[in-house]
Amino acid sequence: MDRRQRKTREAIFHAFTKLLSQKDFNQITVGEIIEVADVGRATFYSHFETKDYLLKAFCEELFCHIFDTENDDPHGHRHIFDCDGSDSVFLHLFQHLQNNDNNILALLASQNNDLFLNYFRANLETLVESQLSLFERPTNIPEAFWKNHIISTFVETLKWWIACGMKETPEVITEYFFTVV
Amino acid sequence: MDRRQRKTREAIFHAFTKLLSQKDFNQITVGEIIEVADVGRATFYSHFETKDYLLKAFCEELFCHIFDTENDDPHGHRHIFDCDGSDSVFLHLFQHLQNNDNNILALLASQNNDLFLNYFRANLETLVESQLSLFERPTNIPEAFWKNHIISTFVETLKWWIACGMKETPEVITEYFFTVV
DNA sequence: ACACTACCGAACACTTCGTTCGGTTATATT
DNA sequence: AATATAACCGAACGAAGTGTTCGGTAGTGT
Repeated sequence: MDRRQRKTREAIFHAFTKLLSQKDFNQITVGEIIEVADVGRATFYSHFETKDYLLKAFCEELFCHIFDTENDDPHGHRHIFDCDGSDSVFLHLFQHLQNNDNNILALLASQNNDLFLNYFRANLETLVESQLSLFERPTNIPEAFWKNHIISTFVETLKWWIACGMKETPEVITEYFFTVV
Repeated sequence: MDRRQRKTREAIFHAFTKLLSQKDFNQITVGEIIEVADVGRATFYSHFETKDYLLKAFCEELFCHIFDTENDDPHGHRHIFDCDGSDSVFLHLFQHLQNNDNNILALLASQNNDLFLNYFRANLETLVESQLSLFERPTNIPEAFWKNHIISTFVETLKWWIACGMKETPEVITEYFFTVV
């Protein structure tokens, strides 16, 4: 990929991230993004069809990082699926999120973030499916409902944690999460 | 209140309801509302500061109906809090919602409805608080987290129900709800 | 009958969006 | 080093939506 393309794309992502930490997605205008990114208007639209597609591309890169199923992690992170015995991928996830990579917390806490939440839930789904055996499903409810409930509970737990200022440790939050599901 | 005011307000609410059944809140423009309501532009803005305030007023009337704590119900509904013994206010609520009064289901199912969901949750909070004794709180989690979890689970159960086409009866959904909390 | 006030509707300034186009500059290739 | 290519710039544009203003009209309550 052309170096200019890369630079432009990164500048836009960077500006987008910065703006997301300041205001809600819906309040951000394309004009602001290109101003902060210092990029021409036409250039922005040659990279992203609309602002929604920018969010989509942003989420894909973000979740690719967080939920990465590849093994070649250059940053020395333990892979999210590399959990030994009693360890939990959910604990890993809470720990990872606590670092607030790419201002993901701002996105989670903001209003009018349905689009983002949908992407987040879609990525969570794969994770939860692989961990379904951890949870004992009551026999009188369907599996689809059960899976949805686990995903919802994780997201709502995370939102509650953020809304309360993340005072609890990831370990405690993980305990809360497992207690209610 | 002036009859004209009442008529205008109702016309706007009615148009808003109709449009909500057709598209998401954010897709609806003021221009469409006043066209369907057959009302002048200035008139709309003399009633509602912005479209968001219209939603707010709309929600207040809607939830006042659903969560009404008054005793003088002219429609012959049993009051939502009038439950005998094993009966549940949550079952009542599911039943009530199934009737889709004022297209509340469209609002719940639509995207970008954070504003609406916030109002809905705020109203649910009072209800849940009055019913907290029904749920056995695990001792290792804080009450605030527990309450939030119950509210979230109710909302997510409702959303799942709607998303799946509401095939289950309110009784079954109520059973699902109580099973997971 | 009267004063009041809600309504109309056209026009306005303003913001944002997404596109177009001619000109400029960086990049990869030979 | 020369060249073709493709990305970038930036100004301008039309379209759509927002919220306001204002003079004129007509329904309402007393």
